[in-house]
Amino acid sequence: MATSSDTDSSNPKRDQILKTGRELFWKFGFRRVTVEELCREAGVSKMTFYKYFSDKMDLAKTIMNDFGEESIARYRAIMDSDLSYPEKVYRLLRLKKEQTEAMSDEFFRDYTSQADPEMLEHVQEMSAGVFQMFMDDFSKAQQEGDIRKDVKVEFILYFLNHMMEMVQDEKLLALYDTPQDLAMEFINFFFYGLIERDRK
Amino acid sequence: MATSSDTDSSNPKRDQILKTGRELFWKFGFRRVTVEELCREAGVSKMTFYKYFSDKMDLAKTIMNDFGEESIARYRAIMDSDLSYPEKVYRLLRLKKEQTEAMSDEFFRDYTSQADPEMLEHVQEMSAGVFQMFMDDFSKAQQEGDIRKDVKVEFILYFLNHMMEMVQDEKLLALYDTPQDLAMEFINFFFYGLIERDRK
DNA sequence: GTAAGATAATACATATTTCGTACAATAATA
DNA sequence: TATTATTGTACGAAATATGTATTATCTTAC
Repeated sequence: MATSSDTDSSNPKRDQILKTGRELFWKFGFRRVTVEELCREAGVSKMTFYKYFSDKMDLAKTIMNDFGEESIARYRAIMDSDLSYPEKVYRLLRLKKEQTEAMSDEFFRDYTSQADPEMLEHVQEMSAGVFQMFMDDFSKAQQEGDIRKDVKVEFILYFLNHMMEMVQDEKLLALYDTPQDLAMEFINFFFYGLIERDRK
Repeated sequence: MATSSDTDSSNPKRDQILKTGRELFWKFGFRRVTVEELCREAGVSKMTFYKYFSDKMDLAKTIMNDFGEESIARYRAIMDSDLSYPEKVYRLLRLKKEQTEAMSDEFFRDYTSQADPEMLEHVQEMSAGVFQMFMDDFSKAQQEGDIRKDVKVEFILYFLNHMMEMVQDEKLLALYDTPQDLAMEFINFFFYGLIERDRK
């Protein structure tokens, strides 16, 4: 797993390439962005690019990796905090929204279709890791009485995954004065249908 | 000006190509989209594509042209309606927002950098036409007392062009509970700072 | 059913783009 | 000043896109 992200000795040029790569890949996907264009946007010569990254895919791997690690860190930061469980879930939602907005489907699709098997495996390992963390946190929350004992974890995952889509559903939105109202409706539903009854 | 938009005999395949072209060009710009990919997405063979359009640029021209004509038609529909002047301006704003959201900068940049001079001229003529219409409508509104006599048309144009950016300004947004509040603030400012005093 | 026209699938030669590297010139740095 | 990092340009090789030709398949009106 020798991607260029291992050595993070802050390097302005390399950082600039990473930053530009994120922006362009996020926006247009992997295959639609050329190395030349990326260098132009980053204000960096092609030689410098190939100095820090072996090729375009290497950059993509680094970006994916950084993104994954950052996501995990932020997830852990929320779950390990002293916040109430409802507040934690709320922040997870915001985190998810922020991230799915940032990362384009395009990039992920291009990436998974062109990355080598080794790296795909790594991404899947990270995903599996997050899933396991979520499961553990969920069990803990059940044991501590934050969540009803008879709720399936799959249901929660499904609900979280779809909540952001639902709150953007046109027909639903039409029923509320503002998008915020609908979001609030969902969050209330989520908690007051879920939280242990004898809790405040 | 023999683009393929002249003959609009409804043709499902051709329409499908136009629709897909709009989607992909809007999203990724002109040069990032290939004919092959476009055909794939439209569910159409390459032969069919080249039957209806001489090449990719021809499709882009048609899309641009349709977009321009549709914009002009919608502008006229608003201005020629019996709505109050404030209501007209409000609808123009919404129209502008809708359209700038739909049309990506990418497409416009790619287009203007690669389209032939003849077509560029055509786009500019359309723009000029809209500008002239706006000027005429503005004069009319001044004569009819909807707008103060001492306001420069350039100011209005500038203000309208920047209003949508301003209502999305982070720092401004931070001052209001909801984005809607800020938008309302702007619209109120626009009208009550502009409308003839002796009008209701 | 069948003939005619439209569309798809495939293959292909050509043109264009992109990639990755080499090398000389320039800027930054210690 | 010596050294290192970076740029700009050029370039061949590889990959990709273009536009056309051909043949097969699908529609549909008769």
